[in-house]
Amino acid sequence: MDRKRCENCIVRQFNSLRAMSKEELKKVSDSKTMKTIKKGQPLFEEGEKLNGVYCVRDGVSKLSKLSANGKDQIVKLASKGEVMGQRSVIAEEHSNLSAVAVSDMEICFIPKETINTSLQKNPNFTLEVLRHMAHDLKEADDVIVNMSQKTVKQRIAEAFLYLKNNFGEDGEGFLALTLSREDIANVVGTATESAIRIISEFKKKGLIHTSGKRVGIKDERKLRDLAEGF
Amino acid sequence: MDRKRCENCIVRQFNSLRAMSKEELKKVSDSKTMKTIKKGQPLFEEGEKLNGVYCVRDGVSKLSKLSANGKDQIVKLASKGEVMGQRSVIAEEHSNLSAVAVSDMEICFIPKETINTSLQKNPNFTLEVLRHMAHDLKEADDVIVNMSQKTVKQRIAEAFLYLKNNFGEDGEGFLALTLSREDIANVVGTATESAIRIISEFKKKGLIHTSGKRVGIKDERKLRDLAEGF
DNA sequence: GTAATACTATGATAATTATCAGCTTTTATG
DNA sequence: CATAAAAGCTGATAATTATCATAGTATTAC
Repeated sequence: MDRKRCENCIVRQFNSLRAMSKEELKKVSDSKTMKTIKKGQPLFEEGEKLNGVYCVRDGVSKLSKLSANGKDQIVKLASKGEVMGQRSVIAEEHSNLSAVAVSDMEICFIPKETINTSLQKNPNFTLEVLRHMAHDLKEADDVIVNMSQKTVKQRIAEAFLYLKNNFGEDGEGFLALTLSREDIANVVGTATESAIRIISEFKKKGLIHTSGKRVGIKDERKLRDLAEGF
Repeated sequence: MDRKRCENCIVRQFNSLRAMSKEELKKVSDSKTMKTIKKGQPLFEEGEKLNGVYCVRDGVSKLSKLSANGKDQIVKLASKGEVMGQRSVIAEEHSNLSAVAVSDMEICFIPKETINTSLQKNPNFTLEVLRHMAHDLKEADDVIVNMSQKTVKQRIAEAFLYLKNNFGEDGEGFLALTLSREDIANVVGTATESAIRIISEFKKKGLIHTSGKRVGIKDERKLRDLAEGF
């Protein structure tokens, strides 16, 4: 079995492509191109016109937006199974986000023509994409509330919990996805120094342990309480 | 011509309903119920299960979410032509937001069965809803960046510009939509006192003029520069 | 292996924002 | 129209966060 064919790809189970028919998947598979992206390399830039969507087979990408003050705000981390760029393709707009690999990645690029054909012909697929986007929108609402109502300390605690829940831990009890301090700061929307300071504080209080840039969660309960505001 | 029929409703031009066929619109019109909502009254609450969507014929509603610290965060202001609750209906989830009228409103309630039927049968409609949601998602991304990267002063300046652009001014040069100071604070995610203080400062600097709770923009250029960080 | 470079860390200080308290004005209600 | 209630305003102060400076530490490239 050719695992490089979309029909056989496990990753597909996690995204809207599962609503496609066998024939559609074959078309997708024939039109797609696979790429490997090294950590730190860009997939696409803010303002760029996307000619298709990117499906993540492996690795993680950060989706960020440059703010007026020159700082990047990371809006989302996309990992295995997630599709990037669909918003721009659907709305026929330039991308509002940049995508950069935060770990080595394997991705499939699917040209927009293939996607658009299915969007027009397969209502199930369209509905599935719509449901996904509805979910993303809800998550975005939650992020807005967190960003505007929680302190930096709470947001960092939450970020660590998020990383554990979504990417898990390695054999040594560290978070499987290691972000630079700067990236962590850009996720929670604060200055890098402030993030570092709070991470040091968490370490002193025994909430986390660190080794180099790696971070592990030590006291999940307390971290959660902190994130919730107790 | 019966203006209360969806087929003849002008408002429809602004939302996804324009992708519906004549027959579909008739069904919508037959199944819908019209309501008037007084300023301050709720349309629906966070956590409530929505049995349909709300189409705004007139007036404005705030969509907000209660944060852990007991403050409301206003995520969106919905006015003429906008549809509320579609996210919940599509994802078949309870609402993540509360809706409260900030001015007297006229709305139409469309039961979810009617919407779902069209979603399954009319790909054009589904695609149109999808495009709308893609747009909302982009706006949400922008809000996230603003919330996390801009100062309260910048966010308040931006809020006033937003209010002018989206709701216009009355005959006397005040913003047509008057929000309480508390609501303004909840839009930009700050303490009410902080919002009031900054509004006073804007007034002193000649950027705005006020009369009671009404606010008018005096120097749009400077306000814009401030919002952009100059 | 070592120099160059990027990342992490911490202190000192300034700026921003929240909180609490008290007061004034506006709005709603009988 | 009087009075209660709600909303708006301001000062003092505390807490949070950003900024600048500087030094240590890890990574990378030659």
